[in-house]
Amino acid sequence: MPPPSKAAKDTSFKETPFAVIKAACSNCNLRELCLPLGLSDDEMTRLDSLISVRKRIKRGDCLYRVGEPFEYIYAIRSGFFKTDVLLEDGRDQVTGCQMAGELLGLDGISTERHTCNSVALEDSEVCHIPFFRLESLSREIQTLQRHFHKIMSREIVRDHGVMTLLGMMCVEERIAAFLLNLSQRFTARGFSPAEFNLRMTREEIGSYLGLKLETVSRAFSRFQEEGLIAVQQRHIRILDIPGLQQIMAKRNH
Amino acid sequence: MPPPSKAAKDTSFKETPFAVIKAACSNCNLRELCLPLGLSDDEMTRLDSLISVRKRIKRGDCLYRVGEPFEYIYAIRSGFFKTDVLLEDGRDQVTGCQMAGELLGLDGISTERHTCNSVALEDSEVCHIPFFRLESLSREIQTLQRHFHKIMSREIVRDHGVMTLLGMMCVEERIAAFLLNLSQRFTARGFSPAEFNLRMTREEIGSYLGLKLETVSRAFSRFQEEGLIAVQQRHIRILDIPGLQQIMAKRNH
DNA sequence: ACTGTCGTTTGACCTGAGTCAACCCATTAC
DNA sequence: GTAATGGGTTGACTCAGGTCAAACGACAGT
Repeated sequence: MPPPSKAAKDTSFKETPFAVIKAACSNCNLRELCLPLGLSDDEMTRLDSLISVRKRIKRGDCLYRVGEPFEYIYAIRSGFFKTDVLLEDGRDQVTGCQMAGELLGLDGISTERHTCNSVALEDSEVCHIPFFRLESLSREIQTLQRHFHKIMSREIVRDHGVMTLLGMMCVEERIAAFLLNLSQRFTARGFSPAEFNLRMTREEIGSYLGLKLETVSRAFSRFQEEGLIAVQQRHIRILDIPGLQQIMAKRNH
Repeated sequence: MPPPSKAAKDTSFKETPFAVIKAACSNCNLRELCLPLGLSDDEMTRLDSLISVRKRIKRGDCLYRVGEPFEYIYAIRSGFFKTDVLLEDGRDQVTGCQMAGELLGLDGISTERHTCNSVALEDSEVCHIPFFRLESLSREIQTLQRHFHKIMSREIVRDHGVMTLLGMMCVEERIAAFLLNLSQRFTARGFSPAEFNLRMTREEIGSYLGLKLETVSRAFSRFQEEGLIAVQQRHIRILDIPGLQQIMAKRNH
């Protein structure tokens, strides 16, 4: 049971101890990656009091869709998501992939409607953070405000990275950048930097990187031949991290 | 002279009436596009008190560069900017172009260092907004906080749009999207939707849209032949807005 | 008016990634 | 077990956009 908090309102009188997952930043092992970074115990308890719901999302289900009214931002407790935008003609662009400890829904703040779809790539759990209450609280807790701003800014910087990738990198560079980026993020979460599961199909990876699935598949095969990686379906083992880094560094032509 | 305000500190005792441009949101004709949107007179005066400097930047000069410590965000008073990222090998990607009333520097919040270069495409004027004081003030003024969050989120949404463009649009679609986007932003500033000056070279446009300058040039020529636009150097007249919109709508293959 | 510079246009050719199609392999349903 | 389904791989061919090269036009300095 979560510890009682002076700030917690009893909005959940119908809850029973085991019917609902009570979210609590204070005992979440992602707190150093996620929103509560740098908060004192007391401040974290106040943040806890906002986050009334933690929900399970099944693989393939949407957390939110384009056009839906914006109310929450979401912290990924566990699992893996992608965001995408669809054009009328059926083409779609994966605009991001998010893992545990990252926030979803920031796109909705601007117009108070979501501007992309967020799809779970595996069974996942997300904490619902009522945005307008988060704003209030971040008016009171400077550390929280600062960190939230940093998270938004980081998202902008990340997007610039993807733009660079899409705008001027060739197939090999895109795939290398993608793998290294995942590797790094898995490392930050205490997983192996060299061995992980791509949660996306070749088609989704392609859509994210501005490539067709066949091109992604060929690139994986080539990297495998060259001894850079070992692929088996979505399971990837990176055999030569410096090798991948070199692909990005040297412009060979 | 700016009106006296209970919140305004006298940090400017050495000023003379005409030696320094005193920035003042309250009498700026961009206030409905820019940061102060929605503020009361009193609140706007408090925002004014932060913005001590307005500076001129000459065409071609940098407002900030990659790696420089982050301290201010900048509001464009007049003029036109681009942001870009350089790779070691000399390739560069234009990650955005900004016009009057838009904010620059949001990328720096994340690591407290700038992550891109910001270059004036014409002689420009920018207001310097000390970011950490802006954060303080937005803890006091809810409207300001909300609007600042919306601006950051809008940037994220805009970036997603560029990703879509780079990831899955063909030359014609990219150029049409680019022109329509400019047209719309000029309209919002009270200029003609149909006639304006591209401030960028073909190369810069190409870099922004993930194309080579020759490709941009050819696309302009084709659009001109088809009667969609009239180009003369960087001066553009859009002759057929619906025509351009159709290019984006219909996927012809 | 003359020269140099820098951006732009246009043509001819090339190539990297897309397209299309066949086939393979895993997983699930029966 | 067998069949069906949905990824994934691989090959042959195509083509959109890049590359290279030449020429042109606009503007600044003399």
